[in-house]
Amino acid sequence: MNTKTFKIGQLAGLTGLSNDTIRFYERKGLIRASHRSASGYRLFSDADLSRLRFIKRAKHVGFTLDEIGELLELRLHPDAHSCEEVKQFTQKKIHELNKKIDELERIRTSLSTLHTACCGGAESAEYCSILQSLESAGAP
Amino acid sequence: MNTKTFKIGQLAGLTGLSNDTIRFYERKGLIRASHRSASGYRLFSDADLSRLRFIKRAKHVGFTLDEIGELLELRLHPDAHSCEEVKQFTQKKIHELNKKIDELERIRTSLSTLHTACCGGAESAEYCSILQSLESAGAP
DNA sequence: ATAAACCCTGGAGTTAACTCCAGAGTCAAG
DNA sequence: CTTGACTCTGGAGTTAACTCCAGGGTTTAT
Repeated sequence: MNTKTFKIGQLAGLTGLSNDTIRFYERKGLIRASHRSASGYRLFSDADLSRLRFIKRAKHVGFTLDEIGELLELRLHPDAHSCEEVKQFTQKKIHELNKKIDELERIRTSLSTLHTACCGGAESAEYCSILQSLESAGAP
Repeated sequence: MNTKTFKIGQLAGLTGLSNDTIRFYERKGLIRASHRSASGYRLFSDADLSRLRFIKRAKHVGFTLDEIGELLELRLHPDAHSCEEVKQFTQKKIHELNKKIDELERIRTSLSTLHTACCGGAESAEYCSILQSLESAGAP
């Protein structure tokens, strides 16, 4: 099946993180190497690879490592109590994500306005900074 | 017209930033107080307010202060040379924004899967972590 | 006219997230 | 069996982005 193992350097190559960063994430508890070789080398699995890629994506969009840790810890035990907690937590996070997406879209709209409306037609001096674009898009 | 002026503390109240943070942004060149009062107090305008709100939004979605500085400096001079540069720059940034939006949507999809598919029906143990959700959504 | 609540500057301190290093062991190729 | 490219640990150093003084003026409300 799909059960490769990687040493730390290979994983670094695949993720674009450094060996040190991976070890740092391990210390923070975000990952832990599935196994160690006889000589003490960390050995990682595909699951660790996905995990690191997830961390990278989440960091890129502004989550802190602590927040990412919370997301990664999410695991439903099929017991009604913790299940309800997890549902509330995910609901809250989904709400935050929607807000972030809105913010990005607002910025994108401003940039698009700038991109298309400037230096093009007759009105080339009209929307000439991102802030003016934002205002024209109606900032709250 | 719309030409209020604010002292630093008022602006802090309106933006949710601290006085220190605003002064810090000034040192970094992200804003500068429109004027100073006779006694040296910073006096800000509505434009400064929008600017700070923009900074806050952009920071929340993972831009560094340096990147935000670049965005805020964008200004089209109606001269063909710089105009072309700005168009290229905005194009690049729009591309980055799209990537970020995708990343957020991927994470949101995973969380939604977790939220709706778990502890609900017969399959309550099937998608029980965000990583499994991600995998089921087909990570690249 | 005086206290309470502001504001100023310059610089030191803090936190998150790396990044680098020394000193030492391991492994693969020739 | 040695050389070069890995890996390990523990700890120190760095950068970005604040945050917090101290010591001193200013404004406002009573």
